[in-house]
Amino acid sequence: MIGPTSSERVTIYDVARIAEVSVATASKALNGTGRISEQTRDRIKRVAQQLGFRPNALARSLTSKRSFTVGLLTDDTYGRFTLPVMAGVSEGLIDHGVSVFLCAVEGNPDLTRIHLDALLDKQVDGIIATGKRLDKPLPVDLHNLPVPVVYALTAGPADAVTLVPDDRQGAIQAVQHLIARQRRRIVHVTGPETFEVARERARAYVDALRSAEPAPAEPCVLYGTWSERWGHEAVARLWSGPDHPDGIFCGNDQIARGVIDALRERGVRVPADVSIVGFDNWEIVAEQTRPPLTTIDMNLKELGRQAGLTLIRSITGERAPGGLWKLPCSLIVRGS
Amino acid sequence: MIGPTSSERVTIYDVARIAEVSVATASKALNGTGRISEQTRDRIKRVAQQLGFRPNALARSLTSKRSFTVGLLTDDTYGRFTLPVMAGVSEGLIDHGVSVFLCAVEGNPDLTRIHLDALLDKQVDGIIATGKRLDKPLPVDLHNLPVPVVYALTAGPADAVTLVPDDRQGAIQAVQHLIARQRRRIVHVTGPETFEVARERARAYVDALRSAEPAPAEPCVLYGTWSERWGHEAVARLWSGPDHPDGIFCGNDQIARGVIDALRERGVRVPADVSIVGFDNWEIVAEQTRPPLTTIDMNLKELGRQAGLTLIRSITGERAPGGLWKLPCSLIVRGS
DNA sequence: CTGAAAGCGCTTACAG
DNA sequence: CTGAAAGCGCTTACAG
Repeated sequence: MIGPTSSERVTIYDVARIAEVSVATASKALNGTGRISEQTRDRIKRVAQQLGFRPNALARSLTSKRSFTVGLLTDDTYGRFTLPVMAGVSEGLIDHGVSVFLCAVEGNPDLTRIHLDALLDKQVDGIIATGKRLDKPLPVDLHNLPVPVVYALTAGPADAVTLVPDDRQGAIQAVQHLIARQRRRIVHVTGPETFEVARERARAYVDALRSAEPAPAEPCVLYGTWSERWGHEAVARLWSGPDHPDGIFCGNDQIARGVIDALRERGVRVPADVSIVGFDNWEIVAEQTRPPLTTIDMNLKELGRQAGLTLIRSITGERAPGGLWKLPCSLIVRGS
Repeated sequence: MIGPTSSERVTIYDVARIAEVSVATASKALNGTGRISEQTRDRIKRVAQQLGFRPNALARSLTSKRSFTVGLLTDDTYGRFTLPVMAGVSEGLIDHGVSVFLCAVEGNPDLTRIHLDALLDKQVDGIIATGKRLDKPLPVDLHNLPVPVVYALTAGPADAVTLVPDDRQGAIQAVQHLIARQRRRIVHVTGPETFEVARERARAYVDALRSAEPAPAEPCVLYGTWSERWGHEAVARLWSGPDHPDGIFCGNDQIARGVIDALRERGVRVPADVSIVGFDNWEIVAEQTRPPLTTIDMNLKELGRQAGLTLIRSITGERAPGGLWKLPCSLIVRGS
């Protein structure tokens, strides 16, 4: 048996020649299309196998009009939220043979434009736009692109699919957990009121308290920053008066971390005197607090996977309904 | 003036037809190759511009044998180290028109194989392998690939280029900073001895102390885990005896965080009584300690950028010397 | 300076 | 069941 003509990559011509068929037949056999006798099909497959033939995806894309690549545009250079999303996207897509181009655009419009053009030139089948804030869109217009776009954790137009964690459901779970632990004076310490997620979680917190029985103490929301420092400060403020809370729902894990540390410094016991629930399940923080932090997980990896699969569906022509899809959060019970 | 034939993407045929030249001429004009009269060149460019012509990168790649894509294989699913590297790679490469495929392989050999095959099928021009540990290679053999490979933060073969932070230089800088602050009893609290970086930084610490004048107290290295908890524990151990250190160089920022917290709980003042230097400049940790942490930055983004540029050079045929390239770390002085 | 033709590696009607 | 031919969108010798 003779080998391929050159020492270069083996092409379908090599396979066809050695299997003594035409390239058309080889192509069909390898792709399982057309009617081919089982015998020739097997022979062709065997030859391909032996030669280590791997089809050139570029050539294939040129005719098939599908590149099996998608672009992932992200805002979040720090990556705390984006990375799990990316991992999920990649994981969900690789099974379908699609690879993802990563574009970190850092909120720079020119850079975003450059990346977007590069993606389009490379004929991506679709684009996933993701960011760290739902209320801040990416600095580029993704409307009227020749390919479908799915949004995750960032603002998209009304007619597109936008995947976000269900902040409301997550917050309600957190509050209900505190109530189930017999907490009656539950306050909410969170980030800046300018963040839509902060307001959304706060609203859910208020509603959850209002609908609880027997009625707990009046809701109390403290807006601040997403930092440990603010957690400390909030505790100082809350403990300056006579009435202390017995449950604190924090807007993120860093705030919760600050709250827990400040409480310990005051000799307040967690969870004996005060129960704490965070938000994010950022393991590096949540597992290191003393006690470890009970918190809400946004299931971002799953969100990424769903974003990928949704995009695939759009690409293959299924018209998705569009709109905001809220994916459930989970309560992770630890020691606080 | 007539528009393109169909409503589909405009091709070079549309440009040629409307500019009334052949596609060969159009191609040359647009790419600045061959001899073309300035006049026709301008006309062609104008037409291309007007039609919004963007060359199909796939078709171009098919002839040019360069896809202007590279693959980034990473081990580090958590992304604390990988993300800055990725951002750097992407940033350094987009200027050269190359896009990067992200493959999160999570130490799974089968998954890695699948990703690698997908990359090769898509004709990537090169591959960057990156991970979280220099002493743990990726679970796949990247030898004898048809494309060049550059390693960053992960173990590569001797003849390949491997980019790593200069741990030794970073550690020495940390120790010298403590010495310059008049610290004489400097200990090193770090991660597991099984980590090569832990041993490397420890060796550098010892050497830096030994070569200092006047001679400081004997070196003392405490191996443990990369956690806050261990920082606490180490302080408990160090303060159980009579002789307390006045400087602590920590193997990472989390340990430093634990050390600082434990010190505060004991009423030991930082930096008045003890100076602390961390390692990583993980801002989310380093900026939240009280006082903010002085630490070593590994310049991972720059490392990523260099990895990208090095790969480009290999792709374009420059034979790089190969071996371990150590990129300098920087001391970030904050309040500790 | 410009263009006709072949080719990159594959797929897909269309014949036979 | 199998193959010759055209085509995907571009580039590149080679003629003229």
